[in-house]
Amino acid sequence: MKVLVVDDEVLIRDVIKEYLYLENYEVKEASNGLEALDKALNEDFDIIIMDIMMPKMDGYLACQKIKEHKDVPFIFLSARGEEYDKLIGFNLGIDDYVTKPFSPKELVARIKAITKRKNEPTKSIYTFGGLKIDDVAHDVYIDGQKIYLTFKEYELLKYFVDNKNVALSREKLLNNLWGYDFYGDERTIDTHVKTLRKHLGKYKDLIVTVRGMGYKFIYEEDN
Amino acid sequence: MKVLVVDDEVLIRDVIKEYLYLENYEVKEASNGLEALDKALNEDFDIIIMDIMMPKMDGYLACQKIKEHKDVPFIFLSARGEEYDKLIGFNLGIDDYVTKPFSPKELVARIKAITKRKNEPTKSIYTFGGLKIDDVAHDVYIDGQKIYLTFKEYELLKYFVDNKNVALSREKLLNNLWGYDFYGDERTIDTHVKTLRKHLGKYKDLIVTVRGMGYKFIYEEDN
DNA sequence: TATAATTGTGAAAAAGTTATGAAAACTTAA
DNA sequence: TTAAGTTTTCATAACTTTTTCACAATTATA
Repeated sequence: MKVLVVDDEVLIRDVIKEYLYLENYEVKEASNGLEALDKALNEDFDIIIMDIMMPKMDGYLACQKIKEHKDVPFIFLSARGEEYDKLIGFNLGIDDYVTKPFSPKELVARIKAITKRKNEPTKSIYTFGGLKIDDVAHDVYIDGQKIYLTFKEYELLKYFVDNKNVALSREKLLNNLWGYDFYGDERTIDTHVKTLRKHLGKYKDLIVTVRGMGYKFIYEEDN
Repeated sequence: MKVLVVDDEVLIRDVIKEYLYLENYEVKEASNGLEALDKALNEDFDIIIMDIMMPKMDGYLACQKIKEHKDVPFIFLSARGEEYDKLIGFNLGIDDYVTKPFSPKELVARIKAITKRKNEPTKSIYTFGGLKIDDVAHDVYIDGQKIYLTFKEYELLKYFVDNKNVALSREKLLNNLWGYDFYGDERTIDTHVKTLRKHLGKYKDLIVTVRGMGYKFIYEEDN
């Protein structure tokens, strides 16, 4: 769990930091909106705690800018009263807000409530053009169509994509996928590559033969 | 969603009431602690919003009395500042507190946060097409017809649906459902899957075999 | 171009995994 | 304690995957 704490008062940051450490959160700091924006775009945080009144860039704007790029929950710290309406008016999609002076315990409780709610869906999906791999489900799709791979074929494909653009020798594949105690024929790899390619259909050329060496999964990001 | 609003100032009650109506809450009122106690014991509320300073019986005492009988979340309204410490000191187990003068929007946001949070774990009916699971009652229905599962079968099914579209290894199932100290046969899973499938009748294909790995509950939402 | 080396392929054999039925072991309530 | 129900083990049948292997096709080299 990684938290970004944004406030221009170092004392406030320290208090929050201390309490969050106790709960095993990893804490990063920023002292104004501009700095927060920079950090939030370069790192993934599970939640951002942000003051409103800050030099250089205030909380409203920083939140807005960050939300343009990242879907991260926010808790705002504000001095009091009418500022809440302003927040609501900005329609920033904030998750909670706490008035100063606040109880650190209360803040931590709210952080917990939000981060807990968030954590549920676990998905790990790799995409290479029309080839999609859902590792949690152990499913592979080509152009949205599910294909059925055997266990070894799946393992092989997974190893290839985890090592994309790397030439892998038969020996290396054997050692990593079959284990060091496999004393069978190296050509067994060829057969699996054959069946995997057949299953990949029009994407079979993603696996290229590296003559005298082994095979390689090639994929160029097009960003 | 039913809310009890307790405050001796009718103006305050009216403002809160109005905002809550907009959000489709059902609102009841009380003008002092004694009245609140009476209503809270005779009706079930999803949340109680209560002022501290009131004639006849103050908020602290009323809350205490109500909590003796009902487990209902509270949000306190307080005049300002140091009273928060007093609330904490009373150890009343309140869920939130808002200082006057407050923004009605803020109050509504907090009510929502708490009632939503509360409501999630209560969610106990899971539906997957014609398969329905009532987790509180431990009942399972297929096409409206109740089926009778053994305890282990139910646990297994529940774990599957809690991890839908996730390939689960036998080891993982064993660790999570039987405990880490189970040293029995892994194939015992197969037998339970077999009987569970039999009970699921035409929905037995929701549990698919992931060869070389384990099993998986598949279900695609169709929104 | 001929030759050697390497990879692709289809099919059969071998090995491995899962489904199933039945029995044993265990629990629980009467 | 019995009896009924549940859970676990286990052997075997049914099925799928993995491996081997011979030969065809391709590529590199002299």
